[in-house]
Amino acid sequence: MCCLKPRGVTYQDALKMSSSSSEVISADEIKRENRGSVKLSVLDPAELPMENAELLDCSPASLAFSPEQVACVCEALLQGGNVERLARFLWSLPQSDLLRGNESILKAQAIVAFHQARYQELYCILENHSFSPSNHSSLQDMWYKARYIEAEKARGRPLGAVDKYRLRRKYPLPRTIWDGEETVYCFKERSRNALKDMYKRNRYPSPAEKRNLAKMTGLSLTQVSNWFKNRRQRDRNPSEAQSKSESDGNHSTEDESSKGQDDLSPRPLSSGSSSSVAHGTAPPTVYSDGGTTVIQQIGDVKMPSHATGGMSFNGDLASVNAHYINGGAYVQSHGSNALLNGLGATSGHFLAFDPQRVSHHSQERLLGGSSVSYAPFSMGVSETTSGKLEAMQTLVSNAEDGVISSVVSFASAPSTPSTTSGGLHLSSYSVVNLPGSETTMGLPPLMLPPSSTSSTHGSAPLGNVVSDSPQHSSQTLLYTQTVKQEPLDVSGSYTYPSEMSLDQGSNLGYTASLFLSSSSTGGSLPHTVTATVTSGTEVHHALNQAGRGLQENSVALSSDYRSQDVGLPNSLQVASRAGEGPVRVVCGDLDMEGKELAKLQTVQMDDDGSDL
DNA sequence: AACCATGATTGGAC
DNA sequence: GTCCAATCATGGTT
Repeated sequence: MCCLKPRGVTYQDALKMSSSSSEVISADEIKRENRGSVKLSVLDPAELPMENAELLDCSPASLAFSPEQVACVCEALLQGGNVERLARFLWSLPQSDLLRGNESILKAQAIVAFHQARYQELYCILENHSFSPSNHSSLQDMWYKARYIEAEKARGRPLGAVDKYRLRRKYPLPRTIWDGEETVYCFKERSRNALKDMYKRNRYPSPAEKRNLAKMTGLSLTQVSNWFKNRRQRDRNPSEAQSKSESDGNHSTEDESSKGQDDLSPRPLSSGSSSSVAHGTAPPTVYSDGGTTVIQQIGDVKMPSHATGGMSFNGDLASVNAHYINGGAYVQSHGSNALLNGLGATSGHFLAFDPQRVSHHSQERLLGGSSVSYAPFSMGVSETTSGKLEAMQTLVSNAEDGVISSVVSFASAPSTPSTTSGGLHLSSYSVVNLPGSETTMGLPPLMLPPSSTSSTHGSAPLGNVVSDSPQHSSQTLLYTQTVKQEPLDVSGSYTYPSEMSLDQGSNLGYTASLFLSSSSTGGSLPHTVTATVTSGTEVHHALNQAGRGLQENSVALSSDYRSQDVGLPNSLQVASRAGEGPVRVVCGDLDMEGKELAKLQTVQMDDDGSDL
């Protein structure tokens, strides 16, 4: 009925909305702060004062983000939880991007619409585009939530459970965000039928049968066991079991308590009146697998980040401080093309960084051409005003544990512009030390408190190949036991612009997007990609999955933290649960002049982590 | 609010 | 470890 009007808001509108701009600083300002070395490019026009002609000239289209990149940015911003920035980013996109129907963009649009109370637009988006199952849960919740809010507004009082129930009946989920399967008490109709069928044939299935059933239904073994147990019981004493719509009965064998260990935790009923907005509220699945602890994000549920020490995966989009200084990096590989990209935003500015145009060789020079300028990871520079920031990507491998990962280190360098040329020349990286901190190397423990994660940082040629320290082993199960060491290509670096201002008191935001393409991973994407962002001695963790939930082959990470609490983000570590193919993370040169310099630089590692 | 339906848990027996 | 009875907890419905 309604049509999607992705661009239904004008730039002026956007400006209005976003320009509570005590935070907005002008492009000129930024230029000055960069000593003119970096031409500011603004990805988000809404971020800038209108009078800045550059703003409007800077057609986002000129940024020529690939759909993948746009989607990944959306994901990153979604995960960062900053709806305002997401909204601004969407507004900055050319219509062609928005109309492409990319799911991440659509989801982002939906979330923005929801948070801006444009419910009709939200409904339109949800009704008219099919979403992947991984997004269903959150979108369903959003659907209902919007209905509730509208009804509450209309009647001027909070809704009761029954009211919500009626609304759910009145506004059934569109099939675009629902698989059509009735779900009652977390059990899908399909699962129930399978259980019933089996029950008819055999009230006491063998463990193997139960296992099989669990597999078929997607339920845990315990749930299957409980189901049979209850069924038998309720069949047995219909009187006691007052209800027995279908007469369930006893159960066969129950595995112990059903909590926890199920590999597949039943998802909350989508129609559940008590369900909360899913994005952000659902915890990651944590399961143990033969001694390996895996924290897995199902779908694109946002991870509660603070629990693990910093990464802001808080999905509560509404609650996120919108004033981060934000930076990010992309590592993208397209065949032989690799990019290291970054997004930076200071004080609410969303600065675009086009990796293909930015080179570490010329970080001090202006970007040529149309667009983009860049202040990647500009945050925190204030802490090291004299130094340059340098991004390094190094390799980290843990042969013992079969772990291999790449590390992209962003560290403050003493001063010299880096002239590194990437992975094959890691030795040319400057050794960098953050004041009062060490650059992290190796794989920081997944759940380790930040303070315990610092490690050494060296400039040895390929010297950043290290192993997990033993004391971390208990904390790095994901890495150490589920990550398979595979050949890994890593390379690339760039230098930070030297002097970006930073409000020390403001929140820092960090957004990193990692692209893994199948071509860069040997044809298959790793199931799980883990990334750790290190800032000073703080370690911020982010987990994500590639190939599921997010863009098909991208991962997006973000975090936010207080600048006074945490130093510069100086490393981004990427580990992949490979197994399906070599994990090959590549990033290319960055040409601040805007030259296409995405030449591939790779480092091949053999199994023991040594340079090939 | 009351009732129904059903998955999960507990404690005991084997 | 499996089974059972009893019970709890909670979502769904009237």
